Amino acid sequence: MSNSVDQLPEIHQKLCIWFEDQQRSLPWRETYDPYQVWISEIMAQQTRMDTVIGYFHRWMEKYPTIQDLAKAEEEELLKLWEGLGYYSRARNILKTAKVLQQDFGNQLPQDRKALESLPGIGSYTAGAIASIAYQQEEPIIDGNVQRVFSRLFDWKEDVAKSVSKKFFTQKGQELLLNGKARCFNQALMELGALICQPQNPSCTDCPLEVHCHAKAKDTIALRPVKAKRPSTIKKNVILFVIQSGNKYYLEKQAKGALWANMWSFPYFDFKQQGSSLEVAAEDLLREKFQLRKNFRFLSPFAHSVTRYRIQAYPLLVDSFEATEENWSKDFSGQWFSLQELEELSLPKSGVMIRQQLQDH
DNA sequence: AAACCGGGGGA
DNA sequence: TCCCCAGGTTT
Repeated sequence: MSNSVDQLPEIHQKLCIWFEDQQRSLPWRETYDPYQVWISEIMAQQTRMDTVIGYFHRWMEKYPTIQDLAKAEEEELLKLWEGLGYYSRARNILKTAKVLQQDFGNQLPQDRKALESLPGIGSYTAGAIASIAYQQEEPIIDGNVQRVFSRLFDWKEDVAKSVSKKFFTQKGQELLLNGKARCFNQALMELGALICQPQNPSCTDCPLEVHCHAKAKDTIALRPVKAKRPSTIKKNVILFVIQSGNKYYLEKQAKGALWANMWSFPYFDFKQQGSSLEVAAEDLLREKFQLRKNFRFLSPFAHSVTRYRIQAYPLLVDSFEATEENWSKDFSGQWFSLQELEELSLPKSGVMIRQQLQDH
């Protein structure tokens, strides 16, 4: 190593020392195998670390290598992913595994541009793999780094603007020195996660407190600057759990729909004005399935997806005498027994309902 | 109940 | 550059 630690800039040095001491113990930090780093980074998107850990262990047990992964069935992968959400992440992992097998000798490339060409790997994940797995001096900018830098340098521009990304990238690059990218980049993100949190950061525990411009100017609470988000949209949804014998009816959702590409019990928006839930349900059953059957209410539940706040009202539609032979064109989906449902990867709404059917 | 968090990808 | 994707946590 050409640079001894005490020649590195103070910020870099303090941060790396803090990280070595304070980092959370995580399974992929044992060996920093590129395959493990990749999977952990994808899982960690939109997901808390303590949730990721269990999924990560199950994943590596089932698919220890990229070769094993490339051979997997998509449905099998999705089942392992059930509950993590954003299921296109799992689909993209499989696509990338196949590309790696075809074109990269079952190895993740080291080159940032090559990494970015792979499905599901954008600039952040490419930088993470390059720096954390391969020790390349590539800066990475995620939400944590945006927040830490916005405060450290008291950056006043909206973090979404390109001038901000340029600034963060430049700072990230300047602070990276010989062979320490793995430690430094992780330290920045870990600091954001453990100390420099969005609300009420623990500045007294921060190794960079004396360097922090926002701290000095008392603008911590104002950083990072972000545009106001569009407000959320409330939705009421009726889900029909149509039962025939021991089978239940589900439909594979179209691209662009709620729970896109996933199996779901058929659902419909219901506008609360005017009609009661019961009347709305009767109307919908008749209109959509030519059904006039008795139903009973299952337990409603709340569900959030992106900007939607959904109140879900599942209804069990009993005694429907459809069979695989006689169901009408209104039934373009498939019928599953409870056991078959357990094998299926369902989005959160489906898991909530399946649980109720199992307990029933 | 409302506000916030957040990468990838395509328009 | 902006907006969507199809969840979850914090206040």
